[in-house]
Amino acid sequence: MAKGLPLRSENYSEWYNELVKNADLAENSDVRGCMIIKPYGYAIWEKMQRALDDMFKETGHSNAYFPLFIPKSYLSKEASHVDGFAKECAVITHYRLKNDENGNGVVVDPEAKLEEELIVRPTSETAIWSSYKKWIQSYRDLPILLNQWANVVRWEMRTRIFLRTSEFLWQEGHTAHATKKEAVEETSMILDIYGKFAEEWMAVPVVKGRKTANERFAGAKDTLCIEALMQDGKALQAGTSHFLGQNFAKAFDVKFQTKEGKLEHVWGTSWGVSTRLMGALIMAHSDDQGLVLPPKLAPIQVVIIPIYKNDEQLDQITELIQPMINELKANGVSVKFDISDQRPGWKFAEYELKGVPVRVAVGMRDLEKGLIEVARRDNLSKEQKPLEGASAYITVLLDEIQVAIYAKALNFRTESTHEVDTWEEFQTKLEQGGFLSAHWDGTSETEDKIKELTKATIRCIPLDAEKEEGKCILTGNPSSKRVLFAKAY
RNA sequence: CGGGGUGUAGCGUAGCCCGGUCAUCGCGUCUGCUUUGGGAGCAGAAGGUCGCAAGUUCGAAUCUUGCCACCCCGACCA
Repeated sequence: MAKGLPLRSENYSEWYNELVKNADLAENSDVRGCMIIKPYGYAIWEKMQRALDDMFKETGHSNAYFPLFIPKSYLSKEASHVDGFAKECAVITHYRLKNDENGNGVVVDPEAKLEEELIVRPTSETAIWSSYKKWIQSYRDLPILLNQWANVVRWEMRTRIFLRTSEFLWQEGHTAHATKKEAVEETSMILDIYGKFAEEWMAVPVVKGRKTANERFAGAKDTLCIEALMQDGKALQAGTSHFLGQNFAKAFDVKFQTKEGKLEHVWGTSWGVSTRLMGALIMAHSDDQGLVLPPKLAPIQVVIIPIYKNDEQLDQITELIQPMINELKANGVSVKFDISDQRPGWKFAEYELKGVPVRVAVGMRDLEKGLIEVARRDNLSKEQKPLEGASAYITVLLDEIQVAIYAKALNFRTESTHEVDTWEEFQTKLEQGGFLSAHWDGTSETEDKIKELTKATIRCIPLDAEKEEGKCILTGNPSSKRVLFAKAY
């Protein structure tokens, strides 16, 4: 039993917070709503970054970097964009401090007031489109396929580590195209990348869908998303890909000359995933013993714990086990041989808490018989295996675990997704958590009303939703396909 | 910004109503010995502006006032 970890079933929130802290992933900082990502947590994020970055590069994107500060005037150019973000922007008004004359430490120098305030970026559309205006004149300048790894600040009223913090890390892609078709295709290709990443790397099954007008990105014509289901039955938006139409091109006056010599506005997209994915990863798989990491994202994939009574025995064990370690490393597996001064039991619990997929325990008792103990984190099973050939066995086992974790999460989601056809059933099932697949009359009013009555929102209209005649769950008005409702983070 | 609550060692806490050997206990840390196949045992040690400031009092962690910070609920949240 993990020390100090509350039970997942009793208090999911508290379990999550304690898990994040005890597994050494991150902690709250002294600055309100901000988090400190600790080395172990950051190592996971780096693995995510690398995998995503590779996929972006493979599809022709390049990384670039734009300023943290955005002049206030930029933000006001796109009306709905301002509406969406104005309420949560950090604003810089001064550029200098001075010593207080009354000895009260350091104060803001009123002389150093900025002529135009700067906004700490909540997202970079405005900064990037003002550059696009300078960069784009001809169809030859298109497309521009950029991605930026950065931090952004959104001054949220209420924060939660990894899921909603005042400052967070993310990647934001911003592309510009000559045609609508190309931009639409980009939006959907990126969604596919996100879906693939979530499922193949994070082992988190996601529903690909389209946001309703209510939930659409401020300034977008269309917002596609991936939605994941957490173990407490709440949904989490894990990534979004926006088709911006010509909105930003018009707001920032970005035009190009076509082959035919005509002047047209550029078509745009933007897309992003953030450190919120860390929250999704944690909440999707972990259990009462701690974190469960899919092998592909685990900073340590295999931990080897020697059990010994004295230095002599440790030397003996090290010698016997070293070939296996070398072979694992040669197979590209990250291995930690933990000879730190702790008792074996302590180490077992510690690495379970940290979600290391495979643990190998090696002591003289087994080694004399040529055996080691191999334990898997995902189902907590353990078995004796011959040391001979162990590296090959473990390498394959890691792949099996990756698959098993995904299967488990998918199974949970399948069991937690219900088709409902009456308002009564909707309310009852909602209490149990999970996705509700139901008919909706397509109006914002109905969506608002349902949210007001139940706190459930339309997570998305699934891209693969089949045509089906039905009646809206609330109003009874006709509907042609089901949408996914859930309570969300 | 409304409603409620809390600030005591690195972390978690007792004490506060009823002012006076009350600064308590647990975890963690350090040292030593014994241990080491599921979060070790014993012995010892270090560690505190009791959120800040003013007031009442012979005397304040405790009472009063002001301030600050944080947490929860709501509002807010692409």
